Amino acid sequence: MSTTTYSVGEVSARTGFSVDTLRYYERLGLIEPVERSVGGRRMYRDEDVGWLDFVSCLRDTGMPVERMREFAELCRDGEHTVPERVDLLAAHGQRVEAEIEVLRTKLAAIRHKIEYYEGVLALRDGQGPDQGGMDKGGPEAGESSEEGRRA
Amino acid sequence: MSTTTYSVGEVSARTGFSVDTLRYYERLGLIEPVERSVGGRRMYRDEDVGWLDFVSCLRDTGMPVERMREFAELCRDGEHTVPERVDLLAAHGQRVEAEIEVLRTKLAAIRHKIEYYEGVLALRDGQGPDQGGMDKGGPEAGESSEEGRRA
DNA sequence: GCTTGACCTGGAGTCCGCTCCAGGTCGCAG
DNA sequence: CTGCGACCTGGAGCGGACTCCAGGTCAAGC
Repeated sequence: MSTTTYSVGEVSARTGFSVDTLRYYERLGLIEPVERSVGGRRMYRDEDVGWLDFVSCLRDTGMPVERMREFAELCRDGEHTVPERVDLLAAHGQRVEAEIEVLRTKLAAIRHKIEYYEGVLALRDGQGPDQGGMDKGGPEAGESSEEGRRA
Repeated sequence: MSTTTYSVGEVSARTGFSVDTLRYYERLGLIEPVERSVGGRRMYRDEDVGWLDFVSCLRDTGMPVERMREFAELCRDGEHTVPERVDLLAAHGQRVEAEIEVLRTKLAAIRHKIEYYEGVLALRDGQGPDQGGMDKGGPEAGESSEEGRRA
């Protein structure tokens, strides 16, 4: 059995976490204390890297570090915490879904605005507007009044 | 013509921005200076509220305030900035799309983990696992080794 | 054996986006 | 005319998530 290990720099490169962040997470208890070499240097194992990959899922979906720490603690506390882990992850999943929905909705509004602007440009540049009245297409109030409304 | 106006408190209730945030945004130049009553109180108009609604689209999709300020400035600078506004919004839109993709992908990984845990529970509680081998379903390395691996 | 770059620690600093505060005004109800 | 709550200002403070720093250690190459 080889049990290769990785330095903090290598793990940083693999996971995308900065070296400082890796040490910071370890301090917080978000990662179990990593094994050390004789000289005191961190030696990450494949499981550590796997765990970090999952941590990146949590972080990148906006879980606060404190909750990540709680989750890590549950994992450390043994298999009897599995139901709590599921609850925690499921609750987080719901928040992420909600967040995605917000992004989709708001992104649609932004695209709507872009289209409005493109309509403005089309009218201005050539006199050939392919689309009629795209500036009145909904609750787009105060579109043209947003600039220079104060004389 | 009615031209109703709203106090900062009303606008806060309508837009979801806190009163402090509304004033903060105005200081930053993210909102054009709002008209004032004789006594110096802010009187928001419908256009202001409409603008704030759009600002909330930008904020809620993660645009930094500095970029929102830039956008506000472009809007103030007149119609000739429309192409730049489109660029700014389109670039932002792409980032948001990318963000949504990240969320979807990472959320899938989280769900995968939940399913793995549910498999663990099913095996433990009853002896009737409906699904076979869900703990080896992919690059899910170090699943069972993440806890108590250090004797 | 010496240099050099990656690593170590604890703690301070930074950045962002608000949020709160003190001390003062406004304006409507009673 | 007196409360009282909502409003005003400039500036300080806060919470989160890192990020940087000083001062020291380690190990591989020459």
